[in-house]
Amino acid sequence: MTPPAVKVTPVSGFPELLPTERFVELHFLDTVREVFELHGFTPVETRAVEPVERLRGQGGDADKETYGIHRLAARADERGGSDGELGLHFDLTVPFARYVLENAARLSFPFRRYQIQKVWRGERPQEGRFREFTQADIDVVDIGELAPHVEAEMPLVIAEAFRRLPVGEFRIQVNDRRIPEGFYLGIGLTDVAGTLRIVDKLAKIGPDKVAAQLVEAGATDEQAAQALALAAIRTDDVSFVEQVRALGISHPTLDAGLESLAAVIDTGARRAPGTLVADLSVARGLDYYTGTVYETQLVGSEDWGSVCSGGRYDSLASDGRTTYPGVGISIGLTRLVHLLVTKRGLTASRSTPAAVLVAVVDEESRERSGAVAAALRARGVPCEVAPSAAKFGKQIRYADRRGIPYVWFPGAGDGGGDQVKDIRSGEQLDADATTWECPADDLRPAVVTRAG
RNA sequence: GUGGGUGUAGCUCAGCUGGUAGAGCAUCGCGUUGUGGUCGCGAGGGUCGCGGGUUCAAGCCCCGUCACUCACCCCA
Repeated sequence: MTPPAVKVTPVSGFPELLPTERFVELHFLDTVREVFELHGFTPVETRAVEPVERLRGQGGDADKETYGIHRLAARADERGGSDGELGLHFDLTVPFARYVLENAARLSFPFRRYQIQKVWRGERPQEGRFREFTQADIDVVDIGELAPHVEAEMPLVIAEAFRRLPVGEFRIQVNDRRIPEGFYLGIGLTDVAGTLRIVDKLAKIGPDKVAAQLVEAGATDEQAAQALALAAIRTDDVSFVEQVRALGISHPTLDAGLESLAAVIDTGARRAPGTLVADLSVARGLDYYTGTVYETQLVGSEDWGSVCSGGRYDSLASDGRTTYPGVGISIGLTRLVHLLVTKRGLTASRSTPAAVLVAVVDEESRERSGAVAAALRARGVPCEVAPSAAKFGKQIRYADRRGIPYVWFPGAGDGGGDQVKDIRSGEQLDADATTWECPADDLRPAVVTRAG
């Protein structure tokens, strides 16, 4: 009797990768981590849950997108309890702010940390949008005052990581929220958040619809036109300042924002020419950003949306007495890898770490094959022993299916020595497991682009 | 949460006006008695998402439901 068939279905928004895809993701994780550490960011991990009270009120739809957590056995009236209600974190910035407050006495400031973890958002999944995904964050937090130059440093670190990854050309768009805020106040639009939210859709729905929505929200035609004129400004140098001045609006908040953004763009233009752009339409949804904000798009794939975003927050971490202002930026690794794999054919050269399959001649000699494998591993060559003493043709096919480049044949040489075969070329040579050199390119799975 | 689309083999999909469930790819076996890939032959694999209804008869029509998916909202 066979057991009844069980229907297995994916859970929408909770992606799982095939082995080759996971190798691509691991390569991205390794690279990002290496670059973060090269810049002196220290690793931190926070728990997956926070009291829902702390997750609330961060702007956007944080409330309805937060997953609550409770024991299945708990009755409804027990949920919460002494620990309060818990929710899964929806980003890494809010938990980090809490972590800083909790450990302020044991940390040294300015505190530079990186954090690579899963986050959860209870929204409707779409292409490149998931309910469970991995973010790779860097943040710098200081006590009381945060040096403005770190706002320029964040995107430069990201630029270095991206340059080492097969993502092609990219642009990091930078804005300072005080620019639109001061500008809107200067033209008499007092609903800054609401206006930002509408203007943020510019790239998606176009200027006409944005203007219509602004008017619907209470702006005059003139105000809508001015807001759009500001959002249209986009330069890769500091000339955006003159363009804003030419619009003839003045407000102290606007001035502060222009000065700050000019410093970031100026630094970027010198240290990473062509990657940073001042884009005055970038707004960001989360309410806690107070100054500089970042978004990142891959050139040619702008419709994917941002794959790396962040900004400055001045009051997210505060115990009421001391405030810890910070700035951070976060790579949406799951989105980035998923899109590169599905849209640009990124994959791995094989589906297993093994570079060598050690063949088994017969079950009586399995131990000899095991000894070969041990000798290879001792010298850092990932390998596995064939699962059965099948015909050599089948053992070779086992390796071929997985992309394992070499098959090792114990005792195949004339004098009873071993031989190793490169199954791509068919070349088979005498070899000794204690001296054989695996070509460096074959030692680990490589990230490659699928042909076609 | 709101609105549309789609559910048939592991994957991609056919399936006519309702009449006994199909193809390609993949998998496994044999040809090829210990060196793969090509080629040839063969085999296995299905509660047609689930539940109900109409009908002599439903993969097909109707209702419901679930899942997936696209758009909105929002965002990495």
